[in-house]
Parts: sequence; structure tokens; C-alpha cells
Amino acid sequence: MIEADEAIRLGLLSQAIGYQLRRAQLAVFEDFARRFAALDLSPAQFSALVAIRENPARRQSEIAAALGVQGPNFVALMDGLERRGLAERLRSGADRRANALQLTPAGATLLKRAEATQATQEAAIRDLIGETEHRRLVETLERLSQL
Amino acid sequence: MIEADEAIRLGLLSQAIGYQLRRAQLAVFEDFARRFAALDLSPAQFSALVAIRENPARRQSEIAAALGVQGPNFVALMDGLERRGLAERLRSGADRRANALQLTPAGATLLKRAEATQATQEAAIRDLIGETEHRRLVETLERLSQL
DNA sequence: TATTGTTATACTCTATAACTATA
DNA sequence: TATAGTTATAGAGTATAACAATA
Repeated sequence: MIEADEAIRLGLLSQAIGYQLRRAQLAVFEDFARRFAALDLSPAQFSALVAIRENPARRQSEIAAALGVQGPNFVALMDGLERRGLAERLRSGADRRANALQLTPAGATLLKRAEATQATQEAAIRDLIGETEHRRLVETLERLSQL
Repeated sequence: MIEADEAIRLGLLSQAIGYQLRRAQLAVFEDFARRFAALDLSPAQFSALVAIRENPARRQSEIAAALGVQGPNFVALMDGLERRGLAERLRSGADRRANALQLTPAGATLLKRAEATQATQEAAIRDLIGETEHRRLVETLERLSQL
């Protein structure tokens, strides 16, 4: 079979935000995985490290909710970060049911490297779509999240 | 505890395309699920129905690849559509290993209803971000998929 | 030999119910 | 009685290896 196959047509899918959003997110996450392979960090772990550093001593449930992660799933995520010595749970003094989260020095160091890696992805995206469109895209995606 | 808690800060995540893309995709897919609950169609099933109708008698593997679905996973998807009588696999005459996919009349009818539902989501998105930005967003997401 | 579709399987993500320890 | 975190578990979604039928 040496037929030159015609391209598959996607019809209205090509104009559908939901479909294009899924494809783009897949591509960006695959690119993320390639760049973060050496650091061995998933997107969820990276975002958790950032949120913990930006919000020192806040309750675990608050961080999880802000990231859109269910409580029980965030427990497993924190277990992994703690096992690797990147973050820790301190029993809160004010409310002894609660965990106050913080980065370890090792976690803070790794996060700095991770942010440098993330910046290279952001730069690659800026190269692809342009500075202006990058800013506009962030704004538009934030508004879409309110749907 | 009646303290007015400060908002969690996301730091650089708020400007990160990968993060915002994930949050937006989640929101749009949840909205999709609400709208499509009555039709009992997942985004993957909807996109498969569209692709099958737009590309009659094409091989299963071509459709799957175009949608970014692995072969074995598309088998399960087609099993579901076939069990519900929405699409069928015909053994291809030219190559008897291959399946030529097509919608059943019931599948074509359901797809029309599904497209009307999808159009309401697209309209809701246009209301949220505007007509111009909608067009621009589709273009930008397509380019991001090439990353 | 190579390819199409399939089976079996495993791994990740995500979601929910029920438990514990504190409040 | 209610809340924070946890455990156990189940369901999607996605990935790979190996196989049967056909080329």
C-alpha cells in the first residue's frame, strides 16, 4: 500500500476550545516532562513546591484547595515530597489537627533549579506564540477557569 | 476559628502557561460533562463520533492517531460506541485486517444533538472571552500543540 | 516479515467513604 | 458535633508488550 493517504479531517473539533485546550495541554505537559526528567518532578509536585514556599506555615488543606487537588490526593503528593526530603509537615501549635507546610533547605534549592527549568519552557512558548500573545493567553485562560 | 484567611498566593504559577492551561482545561471539561450528562457522552466519545462522520470508511488506526488516542485505548472506546449502537466497524474489503468505521443512523442523530449541545458551550465561552479572543485562542492553542 | 486490530496489564490521576485525633 | 488529615479503594485515562489474522 503506497497510497498517499489524505489527512484526517476534524470538522468542528478544530474550532472547539475544549478539544484544542486538551491537545495543547497534552503537548505542554509532555514538553514539561522532558525538561523535568532530570529533576524528577511532576507538574503537580512542582506547583506544590511553589505554593508551599509562597505560603509559609499555611494549612495543608488550604494549599491543596488552592491547587485544585483533593485532600486525600494531596496527602500522597506530600508523602512523596517528604520522603525525598523536599518539604515537611509541622504540627501546628494553634490547631494541633492541622499541618503547617514548609520547604526544607534541599526543597528550596531544588525549587530554584526547577524554576530555572520552568523559565526555559516559558521562553520556548514565548518564542512560539510571541510575547504579547503569551500575556494575552494567560489572561484568557484565567477567565476560562471561571466557566 | 473565625479568622478571615488571606488568599493563597500562587507566585509564578499564575503566569505559567502549563499551570493555567491545566486549570482552564479542567474547568472546560467539567462544564462539558454537565452539558453532556443527558447524552452520556465523554469528550473522547464526542470527538470520536465527529471524526468518524467527517472521515467515512477510514481505518480505525488513522482515526485514533488523528485524535491522539493509542490503538488499544481506541478499541475500548469503539467497543462502547458499538455496544450503544452509535458506530460500527466494517471489515474493509481492500485490506481485510482493517476496520472501516462509520456512524449508525442512531449515531448520526445523537451526534447532531451533541453538536447542538457543544455549540451552547462554545457560545458560553464566546460570551466569557469575546468573539475576537475566541478565534485568537483557537489559533494560539493550535500553535502550542506543536511544541 | 510487517501491519491492523486486539487482549491483557499496569501505572497515573482523580474521586469518595470512612476513620483518627483534635477542636 | 464539626474539622484536618489520613486510609483504603475505586474509577477514569493512558501506556506498553504480546498475540491472531492478514498482508
